[in-house]
Amino acid sequence: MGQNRKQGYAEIKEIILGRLKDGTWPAETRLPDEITLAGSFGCARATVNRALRELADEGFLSRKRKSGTHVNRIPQRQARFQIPSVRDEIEATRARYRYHLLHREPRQAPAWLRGRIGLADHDQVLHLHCVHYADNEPFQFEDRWINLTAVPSAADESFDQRLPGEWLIERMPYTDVEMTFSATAADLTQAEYLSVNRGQSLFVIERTTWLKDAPVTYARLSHHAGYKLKTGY
Amino acid sequence: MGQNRKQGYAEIKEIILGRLKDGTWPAETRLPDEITLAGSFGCARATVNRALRELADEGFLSRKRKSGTHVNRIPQRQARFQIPSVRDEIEATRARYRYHLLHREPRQAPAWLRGRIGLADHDQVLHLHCVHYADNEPFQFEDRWINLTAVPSAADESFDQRLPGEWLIERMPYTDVEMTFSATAADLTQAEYLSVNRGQSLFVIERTTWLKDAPVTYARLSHHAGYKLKTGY
DNA sequence: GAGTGGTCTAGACCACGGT
DNA sequence: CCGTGGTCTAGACCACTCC
Repeated sequence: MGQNRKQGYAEIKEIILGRLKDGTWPAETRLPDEITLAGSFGCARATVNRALRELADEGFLSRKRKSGTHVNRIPQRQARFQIPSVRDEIEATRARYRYHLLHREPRQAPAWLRGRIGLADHDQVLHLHCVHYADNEPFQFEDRWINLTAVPSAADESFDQRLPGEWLIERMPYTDVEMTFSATAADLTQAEYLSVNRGQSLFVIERTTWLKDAPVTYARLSHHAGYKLKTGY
Repeated sequence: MGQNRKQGYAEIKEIILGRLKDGTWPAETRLPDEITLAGSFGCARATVNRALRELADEGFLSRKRKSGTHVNRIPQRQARFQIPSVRDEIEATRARYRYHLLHREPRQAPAWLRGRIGLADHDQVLHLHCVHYADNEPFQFEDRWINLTAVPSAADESFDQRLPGEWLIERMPYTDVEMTFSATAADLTQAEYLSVNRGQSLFVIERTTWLKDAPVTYARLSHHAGYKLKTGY
């Protein structure tokens, strides 16, 4: 059974994936245990272990002690996206990046926001509107709310130069993030700042972060239709 | 420097993440090398290696031979989604699921599709339109193209009961997938089948799959605005 | 050339979970 | 109980890449 010597974990992953794709090991199959596989691949158990562990992380296999490694009926399809910062995203296209702060107002948190991210009634927030331009074309409209109870120093920052996203990430650790993607029809504010007509289709990313259950910030990032997010698998 | 004994890789990850978040190791910092860290954590180098490797995979660190391990300026933001089948997604809301096939036509692949997924000029494809309903409200409009060269048996399947997505995944489980998310204005077809007005905002998922570089299928899944894809971190 | 991460090994012990 | 994966170790060699 000994095959070619010197298989690395990456090659072993490829070999196993090949057997999944060509039907050698159809769904529900129980794979040989790690020691057996190590023998047939001519490598150490740890090497097989890493290959199988990564394939399981990627959703192709399920592993359980004692019952072994099984081929998933439907490979778990997890789409993985890299979300770059706007600035990087724009500069990556060789376009010139420009940022403009349009609105900055400390205020009581509105009820919808309190409910959405879990603020107390008395919490003060800082509300910002900004636009990110690529070659002077509006690229993203950012509607951001920062919880001043969690980040009091934001009250002293003008944000007329610093991007709120980058400023926050530099000083505020976070423990949890939630993002949602959706489509929406442009409201008056979005239409004005993105130079589109009201009602036009926009792509929206919403991002909320918390630090140990304390909400830090909620941002709503709107893009022209035509903006596409693509998986980086 | 020896700290508590018996640190596992998961604990080490937590400790290091803690130092990133509390500012002990700010952005751009070069971390001690693996051997030094192993000494201070009281564990083997392989254990530190795994912790650092995973933190780099998750976007917090960058590692390069010789130059060492550095703290990323902005942690790579990654969004991870599980993409459920429409049927599961609808049934999970306790709504009644219904499927309807509207159009089924074998034909030459149009040029835009050939270019998009890489088909030869002579390849035949099967073109399908279907709608997925939740409690009799149209939920998703599916515009799908199946490469009959890669999946000849699709020509013999009527798809009036079987969902194309599920049928395909049963037969061709381990494909490579690319997905994109975007917003669009409803065209006439989408508007009609989703019962919205032309021009209304829709959320679109495009999904292309290949099996060993051979294109298998391209699907364009449109949803009402209001549909949201949500992720954890 | 030399420092650093990338990987592999052979062996060990542990933890979970069927039987 | 006991088979299986989960993890750890100590050591080794290799492959980049900066100097």
